[in-house]
Amino acid sequence: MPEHSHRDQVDQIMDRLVASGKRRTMSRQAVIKVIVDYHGHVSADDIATQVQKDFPSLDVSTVYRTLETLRELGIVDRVYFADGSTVYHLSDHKHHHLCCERCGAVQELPISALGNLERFLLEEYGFQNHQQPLGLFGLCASCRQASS
Amino acid sequence: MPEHSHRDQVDQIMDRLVASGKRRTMSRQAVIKVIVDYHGHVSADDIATQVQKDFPSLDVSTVYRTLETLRELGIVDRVYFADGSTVYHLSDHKHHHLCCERCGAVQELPISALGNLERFLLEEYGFQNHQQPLGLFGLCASCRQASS
DNA sequence: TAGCTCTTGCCAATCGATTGCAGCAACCAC
DNA sequence: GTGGTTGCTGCAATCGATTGGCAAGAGCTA
Repeated sequence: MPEHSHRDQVDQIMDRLVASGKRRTMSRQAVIKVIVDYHGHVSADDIATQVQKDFPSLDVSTVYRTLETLRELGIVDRVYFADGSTVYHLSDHKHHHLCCERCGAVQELPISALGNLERFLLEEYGFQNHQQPLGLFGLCASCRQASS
Repeated sequence: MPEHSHRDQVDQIMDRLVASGKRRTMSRQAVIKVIVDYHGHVSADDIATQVQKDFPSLDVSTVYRTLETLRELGIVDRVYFADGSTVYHLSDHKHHHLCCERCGAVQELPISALGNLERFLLEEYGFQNHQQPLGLFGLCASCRQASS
């Protein structure tokens, strides 16, 4: 994905912040840029490390506060993985994660892919599952072949 | 479930500990009793609070160390829920959890119930999912009816 | 520009979880 | 039993992740 479209996306998000009464700051811009650039999922610490290459004085607490603001506005989601780690990603890029325990690769899975699961839970258990991103752990295709 | 069968189960687990070279102690007995009594899932803090009613001096660190021992022996599983909390339960009672965000009720779901999901991931993505207990969040049947 | 208020950097506090250590207790051998 | 070895435990310190307080600084409006 070309760089300028990322920039556009960052600007769009900044505009949404401003529209909701927040201020346009360098710190927020930098944090959002990292989230957009990674495209997938990042930890708060990943963001801090990355941002501090350009803004060494930017504190982790600012990262957390920005993430909280973005979460309140529904711009990013926080996901707790099944291995205990916590990651963030853009809400409009909602997806499940297939995490390989051996090589660490993370494959994305569209939320819609588990539509059958939603229906099953609703019909059999009356349970309306939230479309919350899941972090599923196991063996990816290549590691599975390599181990067999 | 009658109390004496819980006692039996606690004794069985203690026997397994002893058989693997561990010592038979009151602390471990008490921690195991809580896990068995709850039948479902408990947090480390739940266990500590419960155990300390009988053994006020028993420390959380002992709870964690006991849980770690039980985990090494494959007697209990640790599960990270999608809301970030961590719970433990007996391995022979492995199951998914349907957690209601409104009333807090937790419904159990047999691991086998998601067999289709496993197959789907394997066939479509080549991903071999571990049968890891999931904590799914949403609305339970009664809260869903009440809100409609 | 003045001035209000939100943000931020810095730092301490918190929270869940873990670890080092010294004393105690379980188990084994006699 | 009794003594000795070694594992367990309580306590306090620690660690990583996250949050809160506060004063200085920066963004926005008039």
